[in-house]
This record gives sequence, C-alpha cells and structure tokens, in this order.
Amino acid sequence: MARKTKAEAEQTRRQIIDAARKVFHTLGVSRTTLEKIAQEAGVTRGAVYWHFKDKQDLFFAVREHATLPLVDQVDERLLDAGQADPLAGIEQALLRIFTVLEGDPSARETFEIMIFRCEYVAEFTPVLERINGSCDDLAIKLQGAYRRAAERGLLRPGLDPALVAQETVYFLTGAVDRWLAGPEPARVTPAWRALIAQHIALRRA
Amino acid sequence: MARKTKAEAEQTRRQIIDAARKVFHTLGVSRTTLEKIAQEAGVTRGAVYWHFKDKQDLFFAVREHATLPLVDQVDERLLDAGQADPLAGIEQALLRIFTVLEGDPSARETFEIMIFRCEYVAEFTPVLERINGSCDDLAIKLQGAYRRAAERGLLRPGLDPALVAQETVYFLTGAVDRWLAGPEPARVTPAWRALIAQHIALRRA
DNA sequence: TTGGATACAATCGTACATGTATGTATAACG
DNA sequence: CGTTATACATACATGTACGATTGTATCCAA
Repeated sequence: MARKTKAEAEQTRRQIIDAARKVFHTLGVSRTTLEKIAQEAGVTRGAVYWHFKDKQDLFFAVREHATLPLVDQVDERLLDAGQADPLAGIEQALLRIFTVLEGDPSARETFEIMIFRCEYVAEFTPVLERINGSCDDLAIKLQGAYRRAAERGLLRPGLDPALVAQETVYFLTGAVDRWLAGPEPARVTPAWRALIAQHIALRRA
Repeated sequence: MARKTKAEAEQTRRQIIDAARKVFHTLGVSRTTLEKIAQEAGVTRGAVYWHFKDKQDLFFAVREHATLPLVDQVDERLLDAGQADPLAGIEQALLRIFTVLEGDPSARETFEIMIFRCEYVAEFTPVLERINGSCDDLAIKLQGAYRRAAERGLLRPGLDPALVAQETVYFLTGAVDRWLAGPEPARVTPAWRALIAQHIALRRA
C-alpha cells in the first residue's frame, strides 16, 4: 500500500472512528475486535494500529467525538436563558438534549455505547469518573439557574436550589437512561414534552 | 474427586454464584473467565460447567439471586402503606431501596454489575428488556398509589398520576445510577433523605 | 448390595484476539 | 531531486478462553 495524503489519512482516521462506533454499538466494546473495525472501515488492522494505540484509545476517540458538542450546547442554552426566565431556560436545555439525541443517530449510538455497551472496570474507570464530573458540573450550573430563579421570585418558596438541582440531574440521568433503553429509537412525543414541562412546573412559584 | 451429598452440591452451587458475583464485579462480565470464577469458588471449571450451562446462565443466576427480594420489598411497602398516606408510602419505598443497597453489599454489587459491568448486546438483551418491564411495572404501581393519593386530596391539584409516576421512576433510576456510580459505597445521609423527601413534598397538595 | 446416576476433576484440541515486527510505495520536505 | 518520514498492508508469535471429552469416586435407590 502506498502512502496517502495528509487529508486522506485524516479521512481514514474518521472512517475508523465511525466504524468503531458502529461495531461498538452492535457487538459491545469487549466483543469488538480491531479486525472487525478494520473490515467495517475498509482497511486492515495495521491502519487501526497506526492511528490508535489500542482499543481503549479508539474508545476514547469515539467518546470525544460526539459528547462534547452536546454538553456545550446545554451550557449555552442555560447561560443565554439566564436573563429572562431561568426555569424556562432549564426546560429548554433539558428538551434540547432529547431532540439532539432524536435527530443525531451517531450521538445516540455513542450514548448507548457509554451506558449499555461498556463495562466500566480497570482502564475504563476514568470514563466513569469523568461522567461523574460532568454530572457534578451540570448540577452546579443548574443550581446557579435555580438560584437566579429564586432571586426573581420564580422558584417555589421553601426550595433549596442545590437540592432541586440535584433532583433535576437525577431526573435527567434516569430519563436519558430509559429513553435509550427501548429497543427502537425513542421520539420526542408530546407526552415526553409534558413530562419535562411538569418537572419544571412543579418547581415554579 | 468423589461425588458429594445433595446438600454439599447445593452449597458449592451457591459458592460458585457468590464467586461469580465477586469476579463479575471486579473484572466485568466479559473479562470474567469461568476459570477465575472456579478459582475464587475453590473448585475447577468442571464444577462450574456441571452446575451452569455457560457464563450467561451463571449471570442470570447471579441476577435472580439478589434483585427479586429487593423488588418484592418495594411492592410490600407500597401496598401496605396504601391505606393511610400513599405519598408517605412511596417515600418509604424509595428510601428503603437505598437503605437496602447500603446495608446489603451483595445486592449493591449485583446492581453495579447490571448497570456498569455488563454489555447489553446479543444474548444479554433479554436482561435489558426485563429491566424495562420492571420499570414499567413500578410505574404502574406508583401510578396507582398517586391516584389513591389524588382521591384523598393529598396530591397537588392538576397533576396527572401517570405523569408523576413516570417522573418518579426516572428520578429513582437516575438516583440509583448516581448512587452506585461513586468510587466508594454511598451512604444514606440526611441530605439524601431530604432529597427524597423533597421529591414527594413537591407532589403533595 | 449393586448398578446406575451424580458431582465433580483433569486433560485436550481449537479458535481467536492481541501486539509486534517487517515490508513498501509514496508524499512531503529541504 | 534525493532523502526521509509517513501511511498503511502483511505476516508472525504468543497467550488464553472455550467446549468437549474422559476419568472417577461416591451417593442413592431398588
């Protein structure tokens, strides 16, 4: 095989990542062999080992590829909705997560891999710790939004911003989990919107 | 090796299940070899293959061993608290789940295996479907309790029993998930009790 | 008491998955 | 325009998990 252009090499790298996501999703991380990923990508194991150290390295690459934009979008929504109605901002942010998961199959696949197709043990425990960190960050962001809502009298009196933020994180975690657990891809139905709306409405003054 | 008594055989079977739970928990399901389980149990692979068809069969046995009592206890609590204050019954039921997880290490290990140390693909997908079924059953039970609360004017007006039940399921799912995600075993702190209390208080009239 | 049936232990062959080492043609660079 | 690093493909050696088979000592039942 001849040497490729830098651009071509970068493309094969992305092909490998896409193939890895697909095979991880269908076979699970542990049963996925680099040989199968290579076949799916139309290359040989040599190419995979050239671009990535081992399977773990590839797994991290798949993760970095899809989750970062989703988390960033949540933060934006939360921040720019801070001035008018923080609670509405939170509701929009929650809803947006599911609309993204509905519209972006690769993002949904990545999430399903992380939740249902990976065993968090040994060298994969750092991923779990990072997820923990993301949840803590989200809790802090939500706490700030709830506090701003409280300052404007929008939050139901007697509620602790920190506590309601924690509960929202748990609600979101469980909802995403159950959203992805179904056999066929879930959809953002009116009932689902009502569920999120109710979660916020319960906290509104 | 000589033949054992029926009682002795049953004991080795339990030893194998306990060993499997331990090794599953530390290595993850896929990296667990029947040889390691056998060593942990103090027997050979021959004994494991005698009592169980394969690793999947053993996995199911581990699951059946610990989750059934926990689910049953939840149902009992929900039912016998139905007469006086259904909302208090739900709160007790939720709290009980975490106290059980705190006090029963084997139950916590089993839950951690199911959530973080297993890849739900191919022959393991039935387990995921069964978890879905359990969540749906719980949602129905909760819906009944919320409806009884509504009939007695204890539920906040304007709330749909089905919707609040769904949200409680998601809250519980996420809370259990995050409860188990931490590096060291979590504890039922006053803050945790306050969180559950808040979840119910938000729904009380 | 005696012939299975039981409850394992020990052994074997097979099948892969991994990592590495090597080959090689070409793009990039000075 | 020659050299060198690149971007892979190919081949090889190693380890290891699995399933099946076989052996065997004992319990249980008739």
